[in-house]
Amino acid sequence: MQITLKDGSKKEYDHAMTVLEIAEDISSGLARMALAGEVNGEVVDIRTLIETDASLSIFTANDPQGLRTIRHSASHILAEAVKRLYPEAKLAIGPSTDDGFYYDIDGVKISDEDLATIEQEMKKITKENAPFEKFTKPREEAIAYMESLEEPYKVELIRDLPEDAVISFYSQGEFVDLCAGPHVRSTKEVKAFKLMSVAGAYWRGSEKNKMLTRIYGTAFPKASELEEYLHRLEEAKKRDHRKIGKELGLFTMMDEGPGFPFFLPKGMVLKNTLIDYWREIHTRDGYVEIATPIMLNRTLWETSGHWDHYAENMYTTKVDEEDFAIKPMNCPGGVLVYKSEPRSYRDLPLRMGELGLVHRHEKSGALHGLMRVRCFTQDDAHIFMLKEQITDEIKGVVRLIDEVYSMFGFKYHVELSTKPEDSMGSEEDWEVATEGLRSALDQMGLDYVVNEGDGAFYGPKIDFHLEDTIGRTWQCGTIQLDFQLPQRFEAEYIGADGEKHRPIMIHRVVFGSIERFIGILTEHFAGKFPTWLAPVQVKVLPISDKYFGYAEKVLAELKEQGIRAEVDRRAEKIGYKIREARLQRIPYMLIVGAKEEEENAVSVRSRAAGDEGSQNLNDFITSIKEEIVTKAIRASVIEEE
RNA sequence: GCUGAAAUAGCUCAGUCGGUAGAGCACUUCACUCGUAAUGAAGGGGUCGUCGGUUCAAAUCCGAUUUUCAGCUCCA
Repeated sequence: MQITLKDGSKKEYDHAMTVLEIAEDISSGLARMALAGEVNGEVVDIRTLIETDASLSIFTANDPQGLRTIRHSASHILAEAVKRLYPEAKLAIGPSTDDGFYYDIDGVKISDEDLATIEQEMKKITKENAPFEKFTKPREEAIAYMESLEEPYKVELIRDLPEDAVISFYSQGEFVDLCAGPHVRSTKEVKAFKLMSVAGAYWRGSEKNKMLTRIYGTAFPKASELEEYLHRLEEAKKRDHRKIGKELGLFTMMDEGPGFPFFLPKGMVLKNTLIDYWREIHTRDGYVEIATPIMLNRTLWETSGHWDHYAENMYTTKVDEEDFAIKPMNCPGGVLVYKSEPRSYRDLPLRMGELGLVHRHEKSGALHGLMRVRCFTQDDAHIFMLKEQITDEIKGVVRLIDEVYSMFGFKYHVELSTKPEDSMGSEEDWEVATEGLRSALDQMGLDYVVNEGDGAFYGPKIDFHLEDTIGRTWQCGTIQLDFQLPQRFEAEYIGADGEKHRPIMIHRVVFGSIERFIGILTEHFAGKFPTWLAPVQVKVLPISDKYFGYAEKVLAELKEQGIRAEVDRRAEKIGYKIREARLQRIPYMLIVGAKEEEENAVSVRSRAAGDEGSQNLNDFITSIKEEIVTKAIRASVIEEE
């Protein structure tokens, strides 16, 4: 047989060999490091026997597949430790994840304090150095086997496999688990691991099912890598927008309104500055702006379909015996504005923006700082257009979103979400709409993943996802194509033929929700907002109260030039004032004393570069204004504390 | 909503066996008038999330409830 390796080289063998044996043939070093293989594109255990011609890759801990193997084995060790300590535990599933592994368990009460004990038991198991061994059974025998071990979840998993499936198991010592593999050679190879947390998780991911106990852990090839990972997590926590939002006085949450953020003065500056920028680019791109009421009557929401499809999330109230709902979306109001006067095909595309405050009753457990709230401002816009304008309009929006995200230096990924189970409209409309979005993405050459069944109830969507500080992704921008609302509201335009036609509608947001976007911004910049966005751009720090007069003069000139500035008038030493201003992440400190007053100068200390020395005040104003106008991002050259 | 955990001064947190509350920072006042990450001293500030129970006595034990956190589910 002929084996083709990763690098294209070929090896010939006259008998069947395992992946490990081939690794040994290549080099003893590789054999020592080998954790998993990939035969003809399928990830396999290193003990897998190869009998015919095949392409082969061998993975070590340096490959993602190798790391996953270690973590998967770690999850089995976790399961064994749990079974030793809690023999009544029933095992569900235990896969590896992007940054660790978990095991779902039923029938036990395990809390955070128990993790240390379980971890100790795991250490013992790794010391025992039990080899992982694979064996298989036909389906019926496998079911009987798992029934004999009293593992009902495993029985259910096997029952879902096809009749003729050969079921594989892995054992390590006395412990056996249903598993497709691959695994490392023996428990000793799982060296650096840590149990992270315990949480609930639904069996098979459905809230209709029982909630199991999930133990999360992580594992790495080396202890130093584990340490580094834990350190990174600690660092990431410092960037959490909830922590920084509190420290910088951006926003706050109150018991009186769970999920309804209060914006504090500094947060409001940030929000308004983002909005100013938003208006600037939307005016440039030919949008007009409207505002529609926050509350509209039931008839409207019945027409739009929200009353039937979004009832759980709407806040409703009665006024003069009539049902009203606080808007969870801006679109119906937007359509009413469209309909408020006759429209001609010459008016299209009509791009109508609205900074709409929407309220949605999100489940209590879903709330998360500014990322997931119950009321938020969408930087919405509805574009009404002709069929032949669809692709250009979508491309225009994609470009706009990319422009904004790129300016902040965000990495994002794109998803195309298709028809969900609960939806309205015909199959054909969904087909056309989905293809419209798909072709725009394809034409622009954008990478995207398809998210089946994740569309809005009225149409498919393109979603733009941004990452927070610990790698969780949040949907921000979205473009949704909608054939339904124009029909339901009988929106029309007069065509060139003098007849009435139905326009097509796009819903789109760039920031998504301004609240969420501020959360992402805060974590991305760790509170060190670019100068144009910083709530306080300059802090004037007089050396002592003798220079308060000059400090006030500097402040007045800065304000005159539209720069957001403050003076620290406290009777404190300069080092103390600098420390405070730094903690507030203020981009520029201007230190003023006798020398500066004499020369009409300021000593500049920047967040990005530290002490920059003395400068003429006018020169400083010119350069900071330049930085603000160009929305520049100055990278920090100073070591972080 | 579900599972688990937490809630003590404006903030970060300590408070052991149930005996009536403590630190640092912040704030106020006074002194210092200062040159690039914390000057010193004094002072004010708490129904220990809320409601109920056990007890001679509850921040502490028990129950309910609210909010927050982690994860699941759901979403911008």
